[in-house]
Amino acid sequence: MLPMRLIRHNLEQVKAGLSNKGFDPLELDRLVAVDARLREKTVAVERLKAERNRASDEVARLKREGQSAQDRIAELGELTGRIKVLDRETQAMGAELEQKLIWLPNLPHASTPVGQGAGHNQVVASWGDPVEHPFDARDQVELLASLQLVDFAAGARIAGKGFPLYTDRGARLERALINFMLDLHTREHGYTEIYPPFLSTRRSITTTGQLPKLEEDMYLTTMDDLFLIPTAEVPLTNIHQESVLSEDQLPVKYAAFSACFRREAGSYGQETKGLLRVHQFNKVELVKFVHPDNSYEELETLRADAEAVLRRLGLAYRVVELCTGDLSFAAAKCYDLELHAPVTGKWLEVSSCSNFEAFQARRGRIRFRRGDSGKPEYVHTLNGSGVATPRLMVALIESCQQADGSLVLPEALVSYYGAPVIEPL
RNA sequence: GGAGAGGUGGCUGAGUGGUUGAAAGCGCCCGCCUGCUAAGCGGGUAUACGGUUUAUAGCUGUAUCGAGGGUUCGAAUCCCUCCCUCUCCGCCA
Repeated sequence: MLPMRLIRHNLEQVKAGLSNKGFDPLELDRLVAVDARLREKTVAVERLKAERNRASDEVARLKREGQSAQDRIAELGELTGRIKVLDRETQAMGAELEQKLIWLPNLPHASTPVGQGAGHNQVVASWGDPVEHPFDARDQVELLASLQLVDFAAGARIAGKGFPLYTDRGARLERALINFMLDLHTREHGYTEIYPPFLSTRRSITTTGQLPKLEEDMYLTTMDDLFLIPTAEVPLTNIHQESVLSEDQLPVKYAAFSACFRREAGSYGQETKGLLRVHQFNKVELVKFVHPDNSYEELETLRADAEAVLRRLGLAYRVVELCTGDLSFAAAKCYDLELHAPVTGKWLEVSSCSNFEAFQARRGRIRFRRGDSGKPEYVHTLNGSGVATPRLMVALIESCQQADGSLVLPEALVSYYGAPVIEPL
């Protein structure tokens, strides 16, 4: 959510920023018009209310002094009626304004490159050498099947296409990845471990910005009006919903494992092969609540924390800085980490590290107080995947496969998996 | 799911239709006093939005006692619905 005051006073800048994000700037004119009418009307109602309050005190005084207040009371009845009518009108206008505001995306940061879509994203860093197998290597689909790591048919029988069922060594490898990542972030990067609810209210999902825009991309339990979380960002960010943190506890850093649920409507073909795009997947998520003065430095360390996972596993990756047109609704700046999948032949997005500045904080009323005396201000929130497992597993198994069909695991995973090699069957 | 109790400012806690935005205490801030410390004395101490202003401060208006609605000239106070916490019961991995 952007503050109305900012829009009022810097209309042209806001228009420019939002249109870079693909938002229709004309909508802002409509918004400003509603705002102006609302304020005009509010002034009128509040004037009447002031009058009522004064007269009401007068009634109280007369009664205390034992005098008759019948005349004043009759007048007030009429005044109250007018206030009620106007109140309803301002309430309706207020709701209309709120609706419009909640649909406005965040402004991109000045450093975010301007561009219209994924084609304008910029590769800003890369690490490791992409693996080139000197033998006839198998792709993820073949490996998952031949080593019996995932039973897609069983998953589909249970829940439908896109719900992978990890079996035996695959299940163990999945758990090893999760534990490895959680330990790395909590022991070495200073994050506090959280195990959150996997369902979430409309309110909480509106804070993080997936609502109202992405309602149809999520699973909804209609009996309770709860959504299955598309990412642990939702519960983690809402831990401090409606609260005021103290300056010296910043930055607050949380890491959580969760399953994530996404309907992924409209996906098809190559995109959805194997583990590339699924409806339920596991992810370790990192969320930070930081001081607004240094949130961009915090974004860099967040990105480094996510990169550490990939480096520790020895997997080649690149860092992509998203352009304005590809930025998500709530983000001001975002880096994607993409792993190299040598056989599938693609760079696979396994992490997004974003700075939301005060956008989510405003929606969720997440604030802090500068020193003791200052007024509460909004914190900046950041989050990054650290990282999502399905594509990590794709890049990992394609990279570490041997000519004999076995997988030789990276050193960092051996103790978590309990063996250095996954042998062919 | 059923029954009961409760939800008031940073905290504890009074209040029960009208000078209550809210007593009192604690905490915190400023000042005074005092070899130091402690104590004591005086004053101050919520948030949001709007008007005024170039803007802030200031002044001023409105709203806010879990949330929403209702009764009333007037609601923290009465009524209804919902949410949350606690206790007991039921069900359950």
